[in-house]
This record gives sequence, C-alpha cells and structure tokens, in this order.
Amino acid sequence: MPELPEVETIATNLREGRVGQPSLIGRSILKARLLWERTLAAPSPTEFYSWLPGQVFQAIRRRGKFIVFELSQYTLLVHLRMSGDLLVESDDAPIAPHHRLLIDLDGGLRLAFNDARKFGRVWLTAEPDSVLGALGPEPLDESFTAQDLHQALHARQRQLKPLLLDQSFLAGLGNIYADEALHLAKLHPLTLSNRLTPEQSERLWLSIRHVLQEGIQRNGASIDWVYRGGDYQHFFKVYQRTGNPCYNCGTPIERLVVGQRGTHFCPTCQPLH
DNA sequence: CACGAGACCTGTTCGC
DNA sequence: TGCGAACAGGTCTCGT
Repeated sequence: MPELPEVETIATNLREGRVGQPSLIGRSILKARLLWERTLAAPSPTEFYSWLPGQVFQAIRRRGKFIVFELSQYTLLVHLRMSGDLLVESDDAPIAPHHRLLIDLDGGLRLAFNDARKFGRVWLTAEPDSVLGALGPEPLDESFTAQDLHQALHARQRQLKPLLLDQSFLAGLGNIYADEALHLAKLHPLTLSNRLTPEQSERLWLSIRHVLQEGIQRNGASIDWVYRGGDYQHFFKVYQRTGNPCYNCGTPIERLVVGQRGTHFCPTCQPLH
C-alpha cells in the first residue's frame, strides 16, 4: 500500500491522535500477541514478548517507508509493505480478519497491525540503524539538494524508474509517486540516470518533492480497499490513467512494465532521447 | 554493477 | 453466472 505520504500520514495520526482516537505518546505497553508469526522479522517471538511489557511510547516518526516507534529502551519498526495498516482500537474489540499483531496498551487500548497480504514486517531492536542504515536520503530533507541528486544519478547508469524505487538510492518513493514525479519532470521512465543534464536533475528533484508534498497535504492516496482517508488519487496525472488523455498534450497515457512494475507515462511529454 | 524472474501472500477486477 | 488470469501502493534473493 503505502509510500512516503501515506506512511507519514499514519505516523502523524498515531503521534498526534485524531478525532476520537488519542495519541500513543506516553502510553505504556502491557503485552503483545502475534497472530501471524512471520510478521515479526526480529527478534525471536520469545524475546519480543519479554522486551515489550512496560515500554512507553516516547516518539513516533517516519524514515523512508518505515514507521519508527521510539520506546523507553527499544525501537519498534514497522514496514507496511503492500497492504499493512496500523489501527488503535479498544482492547475488547473483536479481532478483525487479517490482524497479524496486537499490542495491548494501558487505558483499554490496543495497537493492531492489520495486513491482508502478510508482506508487512515488524522489528524490535536496540539498534534501529541495523534496519534503517541502508536507506538512502530523505527526499524532503533540507540537506538533500538538487546537486546531491544530480551527483547520485551520475554515480550509476540505471533506468530512472527502477532507480527511484530503490530505497538505498532515495527513501520513500513508491510506484505511484515515482510515475507522477517522472511525468512532472518530463522524463521517460527508461532514461539512463547518468544522461541527465543538471537542469533535468533539478527538474526531477523539484518534481519528486512537489508530488510528495502534495501527497502529504492530501493525506496520501486511497486507490482501493487497503488505505482510506487520502485524496491524492483524484490528482494523479498518469498513474492508472492508461489510455486517457495527458492533461498537458492530449496524447493517451501509455503503460509499460519496468522492473515488473506497471509504469505510466506520456510518450509525448516524456520522450526517450 | 545492472537487470529480469521468481518468491512471498490475499483480495479484487477483468475477460471470455 | 462462473472461473481462471491479471493485477495490486513492496522488497528480497538468485541467476545471467
């Protein structure tokens, strides 16, 4: 499901609370229960169950597509992959289909990890860098400049689309926002990274930041049953618009498969040179 | 190093 | 209506 804007929205809601749902900050954990063991990437279930009770939520943030829960002594990391979601619910609510992990909290609450496709993963560790360390830069960070992007693009020779999806190159972009950013930047998804001029790199940098910021502003995109609450799907320019006219030039949007991912682009606005 | 295929999973939609 | 194929917001591993 989620890319950077959706993960950001979920993390913000858990940190700040939303209507009818309190913040998790300051809450303590009573116990945890795994309903699908493979959801837990590390440590062992035995360690997981013994480390969590008594831990208090100190901070909640996002890094790439990971949700980072800073607890008293450990860090809980959650990656939602394709279909994961995190819900705060009453601890006596019926266990919904696809719940994979329940964490009981004080105050009669429960944090539930729901994940139909079972791809999502959870880590509990004292060394979060052991999981997050390989991630590339945060695209919205002040320290990430157009020059940085240009230099990184020229350090490799790869097709732009798969490179933008590579989380060690840049953290947080997924299939939707990569397609939207490339369209806004007027770059073909198969363009080789080291062929971009400084001007093209800057356009890509601006476009990536633009689509991510707009996504966050609209609480992410909700394109099917998996994620709710976002609006950005109404503003897609190419994603899932195959055959529909480009808003710039009227040419039908085309779809091709790149790195096994559906890829949407305008052949006129995004020519392959 | 770059790339493609297969794996991990379940649910929904599409095409005949 | 029914049924299999195709597809889905992600990432890992393996072979070339």
